[in-house]
Amino acid sequence: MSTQFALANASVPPVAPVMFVPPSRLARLPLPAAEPTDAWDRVLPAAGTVMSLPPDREIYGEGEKVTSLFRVVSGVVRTCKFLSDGRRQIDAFYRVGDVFGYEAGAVYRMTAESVSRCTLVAYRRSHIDLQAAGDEALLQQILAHALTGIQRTQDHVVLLGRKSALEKVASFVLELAGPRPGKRPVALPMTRQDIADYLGLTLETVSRTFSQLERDGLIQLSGARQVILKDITALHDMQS
Amino acid sequence: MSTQFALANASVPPVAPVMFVPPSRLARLPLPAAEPTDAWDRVLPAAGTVMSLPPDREIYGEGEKVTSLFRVVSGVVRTCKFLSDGRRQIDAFYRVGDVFGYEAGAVYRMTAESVSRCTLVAYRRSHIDLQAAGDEALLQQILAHALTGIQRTQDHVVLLGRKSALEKVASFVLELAGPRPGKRPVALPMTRQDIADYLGLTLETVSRTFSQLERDGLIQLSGARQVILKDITALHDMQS
DNA sequence: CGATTGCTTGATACCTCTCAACCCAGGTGG
DNA sequence: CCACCTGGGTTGAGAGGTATCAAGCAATCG
Repeated sequence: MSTQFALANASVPPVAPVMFVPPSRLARLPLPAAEPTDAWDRVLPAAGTVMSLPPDREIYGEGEKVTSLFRVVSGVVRTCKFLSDGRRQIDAFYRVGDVFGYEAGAVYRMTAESVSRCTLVAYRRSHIDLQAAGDEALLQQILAHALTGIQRTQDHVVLLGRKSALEKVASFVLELAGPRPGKRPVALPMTRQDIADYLGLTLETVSRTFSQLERDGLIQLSGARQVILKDITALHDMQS
Repeated sequence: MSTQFALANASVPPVAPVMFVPPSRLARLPLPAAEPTDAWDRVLPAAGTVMSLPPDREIYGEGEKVTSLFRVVSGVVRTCKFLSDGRRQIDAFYRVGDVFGYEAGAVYRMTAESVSRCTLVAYRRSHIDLQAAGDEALLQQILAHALTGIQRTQDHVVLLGRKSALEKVASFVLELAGPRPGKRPVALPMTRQDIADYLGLTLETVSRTFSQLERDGLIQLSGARQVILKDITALHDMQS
């Protein structure tokens, strides 16, 4: 299972907005998965529809009929929900190798949108279900994926319900940095507003909190879209 | 799939704290499931270990090795996580018929505790896995259960991240009341502190918010542990 | 360049938390 | 039977953290 969080790949091969790729061609597509192989490699069919999207484009909307599930080839995707007055809560960011759009029912329960420019492969849901119907190991892998998603969302619940702004932002940069953060700069592919809507804050509070963490020497911002973790231990402690 | 939320059964049959019940005996146990049959009826073995617990007793702790999953026969259970300084976030309440404790990995990711006095049946995880290994339909039902749990948690994320105290409490009483709320009083089996830790608030704010909803005529409190929904439409609108 | 978008920072408002007092119901024991 | 104690709940006053409103800055893009 990949880590669900990543830097966006800066450049994307010039692919037409939506095109079908036969298996032979797809096999040659570079697939820089976060981990060499994951469960989905055996789950997904060899062929899918490749899509290239500009930033902030809707991939599917909450309430729409489920047609496909998607794998991120490059870039970053967000899934979110909206309240009637427009308030937005981002549930997750998906990065290279991550799969999203697998739903319990017949309709999507989230809206999915591109954060950066990105490339996706879409797999028809009916194909998956058909294949899963005959393959028990495959079913177990999908189940494992679902259960892992629950764990991630449950950590998110604790963050939203019980952490301060400082703790939220510290948790966020550590999540972005991955399991073994180092001195390497960490890219922030999303806007302050995206971060705010993920952490249950306003964009101003996110900005102020980044500034405070920098003043306190825990991080260093190189531009708005890159962070260097200066004191990982302190960040860990701050996370609570 | 049952609704995950319920009143606690007030009275509990006098069962010994922990006892084993052979299949023949269990078959005669009253199992007032929220719905006549659900997916788990076919998943769970006929026999399990019946446990009767006083309020506020730990069922399992975060980080412990997974041994069993549990079905609520009577009473209410909460699952929660703690930050290092003791702050608590309740993830879910489980009521009659609900199943909890099915985990992705080998350790529990939550602490489970009894809210009220309650009766549970424990099923050894190894039995389930063994049975699932041969039964594909069963696997699909567990998967469906997991995916439904995700949806519930995702709604919780929106509540925690983007709703005000009034909206949170309104959502909470509607969730408690179930899909078709009526004039019937709704029991609150948990304390104000439990509600607060579920909604990401303090107990004082929960109390004040109940009072305000009562002043505004949306609800009526009959004692601290019972609510009558006076204006369901207004509550729905308030939910946002 | 001028316009736009994203980001930062400041001043102030407001919602929720904190600390505290008080109330009430239930249980216990004299 | 009543005094007392305890746990849960309510309410008030004040503090504090985050939101809101607003201005200004920097980078990007026609």
